[in-house]
Amino acid sequence: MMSNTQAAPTVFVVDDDPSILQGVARLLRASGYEAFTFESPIPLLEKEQSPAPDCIVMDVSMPELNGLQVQSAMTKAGRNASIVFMTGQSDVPTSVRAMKAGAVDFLTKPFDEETLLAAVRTAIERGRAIRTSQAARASTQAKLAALTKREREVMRGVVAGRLNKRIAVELGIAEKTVKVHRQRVMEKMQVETLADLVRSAYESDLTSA
Amino acid sequence: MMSNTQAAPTVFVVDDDPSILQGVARLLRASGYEAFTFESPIPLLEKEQSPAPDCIVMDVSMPELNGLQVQSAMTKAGRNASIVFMTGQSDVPTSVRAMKAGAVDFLTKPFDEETLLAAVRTAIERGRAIRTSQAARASTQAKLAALTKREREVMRGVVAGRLNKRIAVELGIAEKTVKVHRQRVMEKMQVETLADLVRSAYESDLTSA
DNA sequence: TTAAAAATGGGACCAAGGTCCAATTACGGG
DNA sequence: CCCGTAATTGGACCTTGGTCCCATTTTTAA
Repeated sequence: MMSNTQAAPTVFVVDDDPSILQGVARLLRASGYEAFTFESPIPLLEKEQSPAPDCIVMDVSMPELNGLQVQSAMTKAGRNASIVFMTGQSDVPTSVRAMKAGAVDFLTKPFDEETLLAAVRTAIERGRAIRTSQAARASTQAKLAALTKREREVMRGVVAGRLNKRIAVELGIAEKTVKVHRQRVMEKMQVETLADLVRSAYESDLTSA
Repeated sequence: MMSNTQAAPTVFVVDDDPSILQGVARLLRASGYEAFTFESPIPLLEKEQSPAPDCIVMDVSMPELNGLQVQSAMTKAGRNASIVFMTGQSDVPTSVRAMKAGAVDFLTKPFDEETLLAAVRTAIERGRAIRTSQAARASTQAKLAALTKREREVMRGVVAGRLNKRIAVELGIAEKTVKVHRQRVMEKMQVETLADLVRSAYESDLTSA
């Protein structure tokens, strides 16, 4: 599970200036990345592309939509990409806003190639890590949603470490019934051991919910 | 446990310009914070003050040591404070570096009062959250350190959800012995249930270590 | 070298969780 | 009114973990 041929990381390059766009793309390809170029950010916001990039390298100031707007739009859409901004003449407030919104880096032109590559490397690492844990959480959430109300109540008790007996009292049902629910919870959550169930619950939000 | 009289949050204000220093401090006090003023960052770096602040509001450019240096020094010393930077004439690279290093905000003068207060509020929230989880982790780590090597090995197996029987085989010892170690682990980790033990292990690094 | 700590194990026994059989009740749609 | 799903419960039985009392060997630190 989760093993593939470790394909080259995908990077989207977005800049309204064709020369920079191509230049950056060329550099990235030479460094072993799969680079896609966009002269406008609009296509990025339309629908879900199947291949979400591992990183986006984007100019801040673009005619139709500036980089920050693209960033916030993607965030709002739940598509959280690792973004490295590039900018010609920039101001501090803009860079701060970008960083607060989760940008990986904010490079002021001119910057040397190694600086860009380092930022991209960081972005890819972060992006992959986030996407991985996010996928795990989504998976757990989906399983959790498949539980019936009663099963969720029982699971809460189990994860809290309470004995079947006590859970039964708290829910006003027989201990036997708790056992049945408990077993079904294990099945539906696709875990073999209690330890795994606790981990699952922990990486979602059952504890607080 | 963990209930106190929710004292006023403590804020350290650091600026070599006395007028700004006092002005900011006055504003913070008027907003209900406990503000301490520092004309030099040096005292902040000496030894561990008992009362770590909930937030530090600091100028970037100061004669002896600039704000970023103070930030990195504190980080290196393990004293991770929530820092809000202020700056007169600033450049983008500096702000980006500060944000990447974990600053909560980076305000360019002049800024209005509400902006500063909002940043401080955010910083305090973040600082408290971080310090809380950090304290929990440290506590768990300490307990973990009190385990013997064998106990740690057994704990690893238990947390991984393996049966005593199997743990015994893997360690080449009798199941009875595993039980003994397991019991001692529960005592030393100060948990009552397996669920709690798994949580403890999870919030430290036993899983990977 | 000697005392303390750690690791090892045996036997007995109980309680809790897991499993396999089966069945009844309640509810919302067709 | 019938059907499927969810919720409920019983009984028998086994496995596993937890607990008590006990003892030996090895390691470690004073």
